[in-house]
Amino acid sequence: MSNIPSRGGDLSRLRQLNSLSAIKALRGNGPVTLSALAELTGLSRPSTKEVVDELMELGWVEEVPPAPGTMGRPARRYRFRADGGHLVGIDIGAHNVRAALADLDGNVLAETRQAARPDAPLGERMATIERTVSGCLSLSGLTTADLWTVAVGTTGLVDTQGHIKLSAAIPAWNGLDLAASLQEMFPCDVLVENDSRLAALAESRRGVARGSRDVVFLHVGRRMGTGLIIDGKLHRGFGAAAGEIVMLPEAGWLTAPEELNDSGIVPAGMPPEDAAGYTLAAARNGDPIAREAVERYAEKLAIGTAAAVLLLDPEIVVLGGGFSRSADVLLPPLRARLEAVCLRIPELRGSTLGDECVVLGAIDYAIDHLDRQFFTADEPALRPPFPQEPVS
Amino acid sequence: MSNIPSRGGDLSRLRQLNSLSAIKALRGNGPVTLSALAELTGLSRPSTKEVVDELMELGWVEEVPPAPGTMGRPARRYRFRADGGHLVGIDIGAHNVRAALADLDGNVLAETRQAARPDAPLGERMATIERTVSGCLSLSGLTTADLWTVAVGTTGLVDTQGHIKLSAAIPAWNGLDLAASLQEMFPCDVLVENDSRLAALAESRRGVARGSRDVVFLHVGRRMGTGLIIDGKLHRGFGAAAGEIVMLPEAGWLTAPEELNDSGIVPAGMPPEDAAGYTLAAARNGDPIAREAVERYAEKLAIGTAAAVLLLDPEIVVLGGGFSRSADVLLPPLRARLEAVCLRIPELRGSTLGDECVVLGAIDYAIDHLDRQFFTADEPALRPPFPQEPVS
DNA sequence: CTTATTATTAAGGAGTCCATCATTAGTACA
DNA sequence: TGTACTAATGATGGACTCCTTAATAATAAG
Repeated sequence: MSNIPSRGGDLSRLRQLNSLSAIKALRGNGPVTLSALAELTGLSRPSTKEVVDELMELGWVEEVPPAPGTMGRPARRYRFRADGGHLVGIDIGAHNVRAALADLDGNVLAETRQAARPDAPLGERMATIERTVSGCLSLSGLTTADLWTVAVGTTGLVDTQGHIKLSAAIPAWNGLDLAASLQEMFPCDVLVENDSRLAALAESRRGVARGSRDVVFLHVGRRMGTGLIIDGKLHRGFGAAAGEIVMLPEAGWLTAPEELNDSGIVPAGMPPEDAAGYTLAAARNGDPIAREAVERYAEKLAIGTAAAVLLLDPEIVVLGGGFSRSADVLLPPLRARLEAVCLRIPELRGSTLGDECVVLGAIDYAIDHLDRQFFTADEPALRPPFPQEPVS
Repeated sequence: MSNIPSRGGDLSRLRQLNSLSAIKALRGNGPVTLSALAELTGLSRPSTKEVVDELMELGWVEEVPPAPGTMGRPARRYRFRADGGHLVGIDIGAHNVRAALADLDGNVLAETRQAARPDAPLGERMATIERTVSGCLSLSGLTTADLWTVAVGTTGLVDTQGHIKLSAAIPAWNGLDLAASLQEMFPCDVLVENDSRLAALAESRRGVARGSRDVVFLHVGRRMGTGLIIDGKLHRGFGAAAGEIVMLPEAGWLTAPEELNDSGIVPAGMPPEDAAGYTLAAARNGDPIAREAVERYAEKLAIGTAAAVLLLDPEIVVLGGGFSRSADVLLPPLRARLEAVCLRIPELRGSTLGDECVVLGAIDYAIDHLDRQFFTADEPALRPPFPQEPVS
């Protein structure tokens, strides 16, 4: 019954529903003929026509030239106007700020990255963010006025309101109302989330976990975190603190990276951010000491992972973050330990999205937000479309 | 967008939606006047009337005498015919088999319980089940033909198909296709689930966790288990193995009850099933040795609980199962340990449903099943109502 | 140039919902 | 007892959305 709206519907409601399913079909399938759309939505051709006409008038849909070379009268083709609005995803890490500009279909149009000092004061960091985003926008000749939503992923504990309760990696973040600060910068919806959770979302939408409804994402790198996709949705928890298994003392995740950093074979003078990678590479090449270090690391990793797998029984576990490049080295020992404990072993895969994981997740998060707004059940039939470009 | 059906709708679809929201309102609010129903569903009076007439014709709804003593013309009142079908919930434990008969609103009409030997052979156990249920039915003068759904909760690992993969407590269960066996006994839908999960469902629907969307239920007693309610729904996991945190070696849940059973103060000769209760009672009365045993128990309990809380950030954690009668003794040490580890402490409460927890959860599970069937999106507009009693 | 194929357009019909108004059944009070 | 008041009921007409069917238009193939 939960799928049934508690309030009954009007005739116009029916049209809204049909318009939305048409939009959904158009977004998912590229340019589409009217007949195909009718097939997809289950409506009759005349009704489909009427719906599409309305959507075109609103600016949501546009016509594209018919595909030549077919038998019979060529069918008119329509497509969703993904370029009618824009979304920005931002990944604010301790050492880097990344931004990506996307259209309403989530296609990335431009990307920028800028280094940052972890201990930079707040003003400097905000300026870095602003530069990164505006660089991204200028690549496509846009301004912040063209943005519909900005979604941000950052390290630390972000509450439901976008306050940062705690951030070990970025001192200036502690206690900041990041959502409010960014709101001053961008005149559109601003969403703030934990970076691991957004990475999980990206993997479940366009990464190795695509199609899986229950996903556990392990963010392994210099910092550790997890993100959970449950029943196809990002799980935030009541206080937006879900996925913080890193705090479980018995798993030892807080100190786990040290096993790789201080494995004893890392050459002196190597920058600390490369140490773990060195150990992992050595393990791949068969160095016995490195292998032992990896084993110890995997053992700790396995405890928290086993807790997540036993509790949630996900379809797939995705290994992401900085160390995911070494998934070939990490996954076998991790799998071995899970097999000893878990009742059903989920699929174990390394991330394929790499460093862009969080930005992409932020974009997907913004798209989810957009989708929720498409039809908010109470007031606006269809969200006002393109205020900046009046239709004839 | 996930809330929007991908297939567009018909006029009849709109009527279906409205019928369903009417049923939903009628089920939730007891006898209701037409005006009130119109208010609840958001439909106009004439439309509401038409919907209700249709539902009455189908047999879903009936009229009740108007409430006297009001100003103006007395309004006709309608109510959902909860007695039009019946559900049975069964709790198959190692030592007991419980059954409860409920109407379509989940009101319990009759209840039975029968002792069982844990190591009884399969035939004997199935006979016990049959007797328990038929006793329950005869109390209300019904037969299995009146049943719409039978939902069963039992100890052990139940897969998505209703096979029992593993059951330590009931040897005869191992490898059994319980759903198929029960299907021979009952000519209706049969659902099989893990008992802890059903208990969790009951707590979230009619227990202390009512209204919470994210719940962690701890089944503590001679056996341990957990059930998760996530986003208001029972979380089963991809292979229906969710909630088995008991298998995590680091938490020591498998051996945790021994701390209470072998606390050193239990009088010799006391039956093993009363030992833990004795220790808990002694701790409540201040016995220092018992308190230490409870502390050790709580410490183990806290590890697995912390894992669940950190991962899921639930609104509330419910302590259920046999030891929940001693929640006053168990919760304080558990809370103390969670506070040391968790970022946000959820509400901690003891169960109030007691021994009936699993049966009630089974009934709620059957109701969920019914609700899913009310409108299955493809074929049947409204599920055929009361085949056994033809309407004029 | 004709035929086959496919898409488009238009007209008629059915179902659902809403707003409005006269009618009805009860209570309250003189 | 009889009248005024109150609130629900029932019926009518209009508006909207969708469907089916049939006629029309545009292109490729022969």
